[in-house]
Amino acid sequence: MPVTLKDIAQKVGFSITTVSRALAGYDDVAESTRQLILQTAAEMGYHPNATARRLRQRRTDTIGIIVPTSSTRFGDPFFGEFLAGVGDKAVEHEFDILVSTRPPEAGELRAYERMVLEQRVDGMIVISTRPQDERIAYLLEQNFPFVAFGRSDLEADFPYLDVDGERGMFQATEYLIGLGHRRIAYISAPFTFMYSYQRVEGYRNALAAHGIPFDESLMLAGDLSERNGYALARSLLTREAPPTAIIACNDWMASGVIAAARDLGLTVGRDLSVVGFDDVPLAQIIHPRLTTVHQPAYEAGWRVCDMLVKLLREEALTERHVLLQPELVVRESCGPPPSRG
Amino acid sequence: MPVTLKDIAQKVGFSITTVSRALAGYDDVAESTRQLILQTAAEMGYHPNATARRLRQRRTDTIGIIVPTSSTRFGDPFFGEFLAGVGDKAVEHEFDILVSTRPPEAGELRAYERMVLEQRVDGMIVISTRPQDERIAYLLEQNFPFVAFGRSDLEADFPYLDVDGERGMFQATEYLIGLGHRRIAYISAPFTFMYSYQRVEGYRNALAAHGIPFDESLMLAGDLSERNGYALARSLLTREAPPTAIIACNDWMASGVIAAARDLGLTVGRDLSVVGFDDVPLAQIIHPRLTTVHQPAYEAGWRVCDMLVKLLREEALTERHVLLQPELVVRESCGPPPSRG
DNA sequence: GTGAAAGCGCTAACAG
DNA sequence: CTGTTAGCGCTTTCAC
Repeated sequence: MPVTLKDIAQKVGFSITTVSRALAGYDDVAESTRQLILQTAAEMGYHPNATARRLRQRRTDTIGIIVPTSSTRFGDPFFGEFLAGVGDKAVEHEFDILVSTRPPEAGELRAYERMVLEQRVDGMIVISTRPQDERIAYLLEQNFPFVAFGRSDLEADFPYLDVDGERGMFQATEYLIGLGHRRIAYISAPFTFMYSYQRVEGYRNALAAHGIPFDESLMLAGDLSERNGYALARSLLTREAPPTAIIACNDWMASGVIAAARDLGLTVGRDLSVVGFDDVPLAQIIHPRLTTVHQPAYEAGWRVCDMLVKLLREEALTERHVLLQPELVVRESCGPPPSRG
Repeated sequence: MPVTLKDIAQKVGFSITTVSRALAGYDDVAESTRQLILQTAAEMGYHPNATARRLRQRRTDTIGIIVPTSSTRFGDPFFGEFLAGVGDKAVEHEFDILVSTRPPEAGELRAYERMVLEQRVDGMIVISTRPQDERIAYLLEQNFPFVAFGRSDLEADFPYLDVDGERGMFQATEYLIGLGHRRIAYISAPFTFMYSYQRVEGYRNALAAHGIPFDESLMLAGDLSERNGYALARSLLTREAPPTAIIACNDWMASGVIAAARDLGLTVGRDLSVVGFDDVPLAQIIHPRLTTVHQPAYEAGWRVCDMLVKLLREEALTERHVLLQPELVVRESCGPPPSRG
């Protein structure tokens, strides 16, 4: 049986109230009393019961996050990094992190309801945002505190942090254009994710900025898997007029592209240029090492957590909308387009 | 303000007790009363307050897990998979998962104390077990329910699930021996982890079983990183009598070995055989595709969670010690040793 | 300085 | 069948 305030009170001969106040550090307790209580509490091994405290304070000091396990996005190292960032910041603020996976059947809103309606957490982190994100709409409607990692196209305003995917893809595309490429294919992420739209925008804007007409046939929608990257690359590279460069929306698909090129006898970096997105550890390991757009996953995680904690503490949230700048990491998977002939 | 039992009681004109019982499905409530209460509760949007319930039931229905973010092991897809398994099983049992990262300074025992002493969780999952694991010793001493993923060499008995690393490495080694290899190097994981000992045992046993003397110079301790795998492989391969095969304790180091071999002009699968461990997605992506020992991470996760839930529910824990069998996945990174000359 | 009392929202023993 | 009472462990008025 854990030691309670009552136990201490009994032992020292003061009331529960006084014990509570002494332990909480109030200054209206006699110094001698305080000393006695502090020492006794330590001796008895007292630790406050978190649940009782929560009930009383009407606050859980807990942040909820729901991870879609079935999606391609889990098991993705990007996620682990993000979560590590969230967790480290939470520890710092003495917040707990409640992680739930999306229940397979009922749809993920049930998981949100559980956290929100049953008051298991004080605030939520929403990840992998979607165009008309029903989770965000729900939290907004419930007037429940949250910070999203990623934007949405709901009219309503809400606090978010995002990585500027448009800018990232703009840079990647411009880099290839600068190398001399004109036929640049683009393998998108599924358009269920908000970031897909932003990234493709960056690609199109870069083409436009350099007077290269957008060629619809060079744009394919992928599913983020290596397999799919392989298949799509193969279809692109066996065309009559294949692209000289391929941009993939994540590193996994990019690695599939590289494998496809290799199987077709092409040398990546010479016969074909490939760019990825994310900069997961894999990018440095495959051969040739992948030029890709680095997403600061860990930083994104702790920042989102920090924003939410500030929001919950009603400190001034200096920025409701944060856009982190990704960075193009040039490695060895690109080069000038092969000369004709 | 969320709806409480009191609100419903007021509205329907029954006592809080009756409302509680009707909602809980007790059969000592008049059918008409029950109907009224159920309907009213639904209309008012009642959802029980989890914290109040926990305080009263003296049970949190929450499982804690502490992840060392700094260690090489996070960001590792193996972990994501494991966590997904834990999470999915927890959802099924209606348990919550409290995830904490290890606080950087104080040592991780603080994180355990927070969960245990402040009664935030009913049970814990311990991962990445160590030889004399102080976390396990602590939980044992506190008599706190937990299940470990991995064994330890404490004398005390405790419930665990582990993947049979010895068997896995035995198979891997035997496979290489079968191909004709005799000079098989072994790059270990750090000996802070319990599994390192078990795996190396498998390697040594396989050598012994086939009458190959153990050569200490062929055994190196690695740090699990790709970089380190590269460096160690380089040192092995530039010796006078280099090994014809290298086993690495995880896929990351194995990929480093492959990179080193490539840089030395060796063709992996022909001039050098390489085997990894884990079978993370990377293993299928690198070139040549990596022969490795598959660890069932997702299964391990849900099984551990299931064991713990059973333990907490005091159902008969059919097995306190589970050993999952890993499987050697043969791909393209091995072949017979090159003929002398 | 200290204590009594109230109450967070819920469940359960017991009485009627 | 239903209500009263008690209490989980804690914090916070409000008296004295």
